[in-house]
Amino acid sequence: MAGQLEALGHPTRLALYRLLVRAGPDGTPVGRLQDALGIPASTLSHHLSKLVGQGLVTRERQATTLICRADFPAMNGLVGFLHDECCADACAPVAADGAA
Amino acid sequence: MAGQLEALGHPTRLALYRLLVRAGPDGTPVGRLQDALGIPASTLSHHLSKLVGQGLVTRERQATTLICRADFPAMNGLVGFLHDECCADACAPVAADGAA
DNA sequence: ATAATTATTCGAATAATCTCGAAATAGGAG
DNA sequence: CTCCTATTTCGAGATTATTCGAATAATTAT
Repeated sequence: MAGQLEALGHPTRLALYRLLVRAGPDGTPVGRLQDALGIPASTLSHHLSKLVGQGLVTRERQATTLICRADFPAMNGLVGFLHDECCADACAPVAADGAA
Repeated sequence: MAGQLEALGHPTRLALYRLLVRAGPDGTPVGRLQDALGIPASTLSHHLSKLVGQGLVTRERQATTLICRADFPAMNGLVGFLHDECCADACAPVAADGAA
C-alpha cells in the first residue's frame, strides 16, 4: 500500500496520473502524454512502469500505439484505505455513512 | 501535494502515521512510538520530521516528552484531493453525496 | 524484405534518500 | 549546580531513485 502512495508521491508521476484520470476510460496514448509533459520518452516510460507496477495504471496495445488508462478501482482502494485505516473515526466529512 | 503522498509512501512512515491516527486526539509520546516500531531514535526522528514538514503530524512539548498527533484536517485535505482531483467523476463509491 | 513509427529496455552519471551512532539540546529532579 | 531522562541534530556510509541518450522490440505500410 505504501508502494502506491510512493508511486503517486512524485511530481511527474502525479501529473501523469492526473492526465490519465482526466482522460477517463478512453485512455491516452503514450505519445500524447509525452507531448503534454515535455519529457524524454525514456523518462516517461520509466515513470509509467512504476505506476503500472503498482496497479494504478494499465497499458493496452492498440496497433502501434500504447493506450494508457488510470485504474479507477485501484484508486478507490487507495482512497478507501486512507479513509478507513488512517482516518479511523476521527474525520467524518468525506463519507456521510459511518458504516465502518 | 505530491510531498504529502511521498511522505506517506514509505513503510516506516506509513506505520508511524497509522499509529498516530489510531492514538486519536490524545496523541502519542515519541518514546512510545519508538518502542512500538523498534527503530533507533534518530531514524524515527528523521521520519517524524518529514511527516511534520508536510503538515501531516504536529508535535507538542509536554514536560520532557514530546506528544505527536496526526493532523486530521491535513488528511482530509489529502483524501479530498485524491477524490476530487484524481477521481474526477469516474468513481462514486466513496462519498455518497455528490455535492462536489 | 525494407523502412518508418511507437514505445521500451539498457547503461551509466547524478542526485537524493535512508539508516544509525555520537554529540548536542531541552526540561525537570535531587 | 549537577544529574538524568527524552528527543533532536550532525555527519558519514550505503542504498536507491531519477534522468537521459542510444540501442532494441513490436507493428504497420510500401
